[in-house]
Amino acid sequence: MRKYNPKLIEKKWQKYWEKNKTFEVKDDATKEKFYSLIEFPYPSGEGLHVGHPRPFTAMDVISRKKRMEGKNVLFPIGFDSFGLPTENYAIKTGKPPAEVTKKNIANFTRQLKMLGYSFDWSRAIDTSNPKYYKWTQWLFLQFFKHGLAYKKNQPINWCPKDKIGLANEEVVNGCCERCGTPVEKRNKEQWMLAITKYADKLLAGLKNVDYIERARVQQENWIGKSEGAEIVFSLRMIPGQADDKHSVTVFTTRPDTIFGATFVAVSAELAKKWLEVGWQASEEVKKYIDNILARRRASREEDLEKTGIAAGITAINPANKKEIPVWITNYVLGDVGTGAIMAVPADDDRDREFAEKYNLPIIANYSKAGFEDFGKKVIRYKLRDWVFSRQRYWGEPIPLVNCLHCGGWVPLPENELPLKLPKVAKYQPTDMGESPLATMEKWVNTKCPQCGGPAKRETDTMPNWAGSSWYFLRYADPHNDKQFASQEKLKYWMPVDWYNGGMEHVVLHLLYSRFWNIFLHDIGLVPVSEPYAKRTAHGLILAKGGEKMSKSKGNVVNPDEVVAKYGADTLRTYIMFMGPFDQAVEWDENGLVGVKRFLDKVWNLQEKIAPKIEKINLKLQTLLHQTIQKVGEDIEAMRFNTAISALMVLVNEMFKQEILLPTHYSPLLKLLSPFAPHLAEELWSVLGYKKTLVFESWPEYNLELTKESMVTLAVQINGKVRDEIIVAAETSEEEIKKLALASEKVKKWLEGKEPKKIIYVKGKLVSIVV
RNA sequence: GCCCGGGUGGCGGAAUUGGUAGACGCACAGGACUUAAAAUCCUGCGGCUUCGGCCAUGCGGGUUCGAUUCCCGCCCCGGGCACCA
Repeated sequence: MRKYNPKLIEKKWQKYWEKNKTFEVKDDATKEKFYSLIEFPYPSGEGLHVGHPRPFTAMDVISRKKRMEGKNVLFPIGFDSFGLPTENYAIKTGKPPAEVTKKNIANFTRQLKMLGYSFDWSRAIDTSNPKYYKWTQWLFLQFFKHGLAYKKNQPINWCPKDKIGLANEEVVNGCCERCGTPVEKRNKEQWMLAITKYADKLLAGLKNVDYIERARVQQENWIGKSEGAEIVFSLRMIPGQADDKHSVTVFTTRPDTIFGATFVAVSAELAKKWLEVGWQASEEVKKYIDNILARRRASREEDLEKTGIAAGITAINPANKKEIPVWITNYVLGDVGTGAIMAVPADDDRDREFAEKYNLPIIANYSKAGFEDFGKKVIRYKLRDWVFSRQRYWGEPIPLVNCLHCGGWVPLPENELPLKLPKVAKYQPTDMGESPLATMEKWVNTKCPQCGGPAKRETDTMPNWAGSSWYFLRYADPHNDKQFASQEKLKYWMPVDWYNGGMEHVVLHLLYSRFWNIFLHDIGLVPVSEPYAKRTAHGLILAKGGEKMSKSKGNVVNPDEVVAKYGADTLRTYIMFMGPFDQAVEWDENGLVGVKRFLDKVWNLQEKIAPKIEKINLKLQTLLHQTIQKVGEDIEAMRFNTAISALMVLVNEMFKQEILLPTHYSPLLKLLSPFAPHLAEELWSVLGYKKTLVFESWPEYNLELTKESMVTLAVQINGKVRDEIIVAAETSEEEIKKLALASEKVKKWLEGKEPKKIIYVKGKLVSIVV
């Protein structure tokens, strides 16, 4: 027997799979499909680190099991290759992003193949490839044609370091999510996608899918639906004098507190609008308003100290007709609700804090008022429309031209797609904050596809979210150059049956891609409304010490080194064994040793195989059936760590045997194959099989055979374990109670006292109460 | 502040319709094999103990024959949201 040599056998089986196209999947309508999906990686220059294989291996394990269960499994891979790091690298070095990306993808591909994943490489996609982004552009035009893409001049978050407009989602605590620089506000014409029109569908759709609880809750919070009433308060510009001309609308979720409203609080933004339409406020008030607005423009971090100023006007509470003051405050925000509230200090902590500071009355007075009694019922969402343009080079060009003659934006016809990214000399955005495309006059100045007259191209590009918003559709039909994907193929493959990814993507990527899919479903281009039937999420792999792995901290572990030292199967199995899949774990190289020893044992077991044996080992048979049951159930529940520990228990038991039946060894290899596929294939061939193990049937267990013939029962007295008895499984309750009472230890503890009660829990214990 | 997770040996972690706490693995200790070492194999491994037991799953109570598990009140760690009216 040779020694277990991962280097040799892993290369061998990877070649075999590639040559035999083992994992290339056909659209076979006679077979039940299973679509398992990972979040496709961004091909960074650093290559894979050991965090990547966690979700990949998990879904590979599931995909391999499904194949053995006879499913037609689509397990695709691709690269989300538009993105800032490559562009920043281009700015620094002048190297074209397309070239750098090509190199990085080659490196990622090598590493992923080295790990033995059962991806269908024939379907690999790359979002920055014009053949792919042709359809990203085409899909964007569908939004445009349906009025869901529009341009809007609005203050945007601006990162002065990256020189890029950021979506609200990319701003963390007032700073750029990528580089940490404090974000400024700037006015820019931006392409927007009207995701708010889909707020209700995005919310309702969550009821029909099986998402990990945390993901569902985070999506719901982000959409942020709240039911409330809009109530009109008429204003008196001169207190005490009714004029019936002016009013303010407030939003409240608690109209029943209206009798306790003692002032109206207005945001600086709304007050500014009043000034613009002729409100004559005092200089002091104007100064206050400008001051608040300036602070908000500078930073998203708001003052936590509440301030305000009496506006010098009053409002009439429609419930009790009382005249109450209007205050302009910093704690009411212009972009929330109507930008004005009725303040009820008796009920609301913030209103109370403000009222106490400025000595405003606090009145507790609740009514049975409903939403419609003093106003009209409205439903509000926190969700905002999606800023869909970036003033950058490395993204999909937006396929629109501006034509004065035609009166605005004209989409490119399909035969002019893809609109390719032109080569530019410099990748740096202009000082005006425009994409470098804006400097390409020849490219910018074009003909209007509608009227043939002179027109200018849009120079913004799409955000990095664009390509990943529909990639799961492309996998169904990746080489189609007539459509983004054919209806027939989408019908067969969609929805994704199981999508696993990081918690960091459960809000934005998931929401955006669901939005695209629901929209495409609405216009008849996609057969299902919800793209993902099931969504799970993995925990991060942290560096030793609990920190995130990052290049700057120099604590990144490269899988190349681990594979060179231990082999891919050990790395895969160890990553699955480390800890609970949905929790963060620290990388610890020591743990690899134990898994390598385990795989060595499996390898060495082949020495014990004896085809002819007289007596069946019943104990081992029972353990085998228990293991088959546990491993199967654990994989389905992503409890990979306990699945592997069950396999270790089985292998340890087999190791104690003098001889081993092939009928026991081969199911072990099948159970192990999703985790350590190369080793399993090799040993499978040692057993004399000529074909791959990949499509062999997943072992089944017999429930009767999982039951042990003898069981050990604990005997408790007043809840404390005092003895154990071993009985045949079929022993009657009465007999067991007798046996328990007959125990010497029990007699000693009873000291002659009569038991009050005897509780028997089948297969577990006997509890005697005295 | 609100919403999710989580807290168990030296370490990673098992155990859930309440039923023998510490599976499996690492590290460590002793032994076998070896001239020796590595590798491998065997044994031990929560703490205390007068060797009868006692104490232990973040802390304090409660329910129960029995609580890591359920209830009440707290503390700490991780993540998300946040003057959202």
